[in-house]
Amino acid sequence: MVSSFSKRAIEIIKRVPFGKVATYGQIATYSGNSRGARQVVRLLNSSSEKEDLPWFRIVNSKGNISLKHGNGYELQKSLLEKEGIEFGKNDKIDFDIYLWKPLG
DNA sequence: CAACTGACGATAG
DNA sequence: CCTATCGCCAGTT
Repeated sequence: MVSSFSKRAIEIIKRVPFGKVATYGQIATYSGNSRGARQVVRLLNSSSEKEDLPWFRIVNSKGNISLKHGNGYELQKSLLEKEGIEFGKNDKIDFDIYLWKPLG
């Protein structure tokens, strides 16, 4: 086992399917470190373009976009809506429908 | 090498 | 429901 958390996290992020979202905690957990949510953030910042990651499919544990208004929030929301994802009353995503489940 | 930085998460009050 | 705080950890400064 040599794969670093980062490399695996990147692979996993790339596997999040169209029309679905994943949480930072999920990525971290599936990458082997349930406490690595912060590292996922770093990856999205440093490798989203480089590795062509679907960064907009990653949201926080509440089902909300974590970015601030005027700083990508609107962009991410529109990108997700284009994939058919709907936002609830509090701009919250319904995990029952849209949360990515690697097992099916 | 110490301090800082994050698009987080869980917990406590 | 909300704010405050702590823990986590790799990459930067």
